[in-house]
Amino acid sequence: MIKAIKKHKGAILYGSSLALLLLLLRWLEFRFLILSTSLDIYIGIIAIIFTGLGVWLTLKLFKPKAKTIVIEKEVEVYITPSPQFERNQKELDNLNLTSRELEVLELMAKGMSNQEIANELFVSLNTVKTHSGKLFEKMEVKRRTQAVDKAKTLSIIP
Amino acid sequence: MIKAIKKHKGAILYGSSLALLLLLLRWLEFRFLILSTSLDIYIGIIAIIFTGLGVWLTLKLFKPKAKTIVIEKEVEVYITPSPQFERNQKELDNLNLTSRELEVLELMAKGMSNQEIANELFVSLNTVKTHSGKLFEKMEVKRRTQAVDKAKTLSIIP
DNA sequence: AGTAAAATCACCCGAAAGGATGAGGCAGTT
DNA sequence: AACTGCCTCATCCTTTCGGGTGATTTTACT
Repeated sequence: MIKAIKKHKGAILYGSSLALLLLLLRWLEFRFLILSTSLDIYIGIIAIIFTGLGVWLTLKLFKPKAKTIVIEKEVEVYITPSPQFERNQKELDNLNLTSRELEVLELMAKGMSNQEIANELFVSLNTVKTHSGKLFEKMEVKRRTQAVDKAKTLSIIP
Repeated sequence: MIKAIKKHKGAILYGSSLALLLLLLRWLEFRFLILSTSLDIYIGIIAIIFTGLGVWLTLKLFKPKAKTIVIEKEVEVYITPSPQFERNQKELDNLNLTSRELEVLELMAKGMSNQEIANELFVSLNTVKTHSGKLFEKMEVKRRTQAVDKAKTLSIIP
């Protein structure tokens, strides 16, 4: 139903606006007869109105989605000049990660899956999940991608 | 010289067409008086002509200008004064990513979920999935974490 | 005017990830 | 011995991801 309306939006728009303008025209004609306004002015008004109609219709019908959305967003960016990586030990200490959690984090940062990390560390998948879970808690993040991003900005990992 | 004409194409176009129409108007008025054509028909003709003028003008003048560019501004707040990120354009070109895919990649790198990216870009979750899928193909990776890692290594994203 | 690429959205399905919880083992401390 | 922190593993459940496919619409270019 809504789709049908959308599909024929153009026709509906044009039809209704035309009807509205015809009414306006009649009213103007009436005014014209009553007040005996000069023909020139009447014609002028008609011309302006219909020029406007043309412009409006064209804009509405031919460029319906000509919206330009400009998004301005403030982003906090922590960038550390690092030709050579230098681990930020203080931040690392603050997080209070265990050695195993840090290992998991580093492997995560390489894009490895939990299963791959498990194989790498010779532990079960469940163990990796446990580590990653605690890791996320300590780092106050919800996903591994967030953890990696945060760890990099804090210079905990290269 | 030609440049000047191009620059003021709008004004010239509008002016000349207006003048032409006024002439036409006068001629029609003349005909109207001579032949005693009904006022309704006269008005109708005027209306049609000027609607056409509006449509034509809009198409001529605003269509080329309708080449709107969606700009996404990022005001970066640097907490740590640091050297600016320098994008490796060559690597980026090699990957042949579309603008949308790059946007998705950048938001991924911030640790956002597909759903969050969808909200950010005002598109559906499915669309983000499509973009990310193609992104992984082009980057020859299997996971978002790998994509982010590779992109950072290649200096495609900060 | 017709084509090609890009962007959008949808549906299905399986895999991966993540949350919650419990539990056993092991080393160091008190 | 009791306590604590860490590592290990498990089960259950939900959410998120990713692959595959197909469709429509925009946009760009010719």
